[in-house]
Amino acid sequence: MNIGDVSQLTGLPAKTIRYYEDIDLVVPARQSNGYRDYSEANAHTLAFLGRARSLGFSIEDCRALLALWNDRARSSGEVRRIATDHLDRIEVKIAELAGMRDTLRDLVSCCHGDERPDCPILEDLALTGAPRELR
Amino acid sequence: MNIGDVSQLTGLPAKTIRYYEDIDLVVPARQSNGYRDYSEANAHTLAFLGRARSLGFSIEDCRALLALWNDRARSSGEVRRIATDHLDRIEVKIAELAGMRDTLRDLVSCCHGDERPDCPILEDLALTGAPRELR
DNA sequence: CTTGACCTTCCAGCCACCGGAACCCTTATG
DNA sequence: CATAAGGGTTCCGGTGGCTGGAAGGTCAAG
Repeated sequence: MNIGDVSQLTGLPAKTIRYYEDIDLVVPARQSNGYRDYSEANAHTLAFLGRARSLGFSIEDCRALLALWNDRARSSGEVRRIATDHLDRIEVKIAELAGMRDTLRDLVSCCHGDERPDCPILEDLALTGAPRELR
Repeated sequence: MNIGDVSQLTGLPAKTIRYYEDIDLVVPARQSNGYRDYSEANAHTLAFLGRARSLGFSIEDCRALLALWNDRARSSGEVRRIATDHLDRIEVKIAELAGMRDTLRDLVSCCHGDERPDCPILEDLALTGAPRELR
């Protein structure tokens, strides 16, 4: 399979697939003309990567998951640990963003948002969190 | 004020403050020995930046917000628009992450996570989203 | 024979910094 | 006065995960 075919098949951009070769994630054979030649197994691996990446796993997580996937003697516990660690990080991230969202919502709801220059959003940015010496 | 003082005052790392000079956000005067010399106004601006960045505004948003902050004839509507746009982006991001979290939670809860090799997480990564041709 | 759609490599850039090397300036102490 | 500690300076390179683009090779159709 050429890179275009496997790109079509997996939904991953060709650029991304080449990048995955660069970092030794999925290294295809080569045809006599120098074109990359992807096997079905390669395509499978790329689909796996696409799915894992879409769940937010880092490339290094993906590398570990791939290794476990190819290891018949793996323990599911190890997979689970990677997933729960990732889940924890996601939850932290969500909490951070939710904090920003709440603050921003407050600020936006306080701001009339018309032609006048007075603006609670800018006032908050200028004063909240600034040390006493600067107020 | 030296960079260390203003770093202390604003909580921003000196590296970050130098970076903000590099990209023309806050350009301090210089002392005769070449050291950066921050005014109170500079410190104020940096505190503003720190707060805006902590709310997730991009550097370019910050640049725009700073310009509005310094513009007595600004309309609060413009500020509000930047903030609501940013809020929208945050909400999209949260929704994406919440989707990942839900999927991951499902997967993790399905996986017994012991010494045995069979693992619903890997099975899902291998098959979900893979095109029919690859199953 | 040409066109156009592929494919190749390589280089640069994105964002918002951070780490570190190599060197200069200031102040305190022996 | 020498030195050491603790500032400061510039510059270079790296992070993650790609993406865009240039310059060129290959292949099937008309």
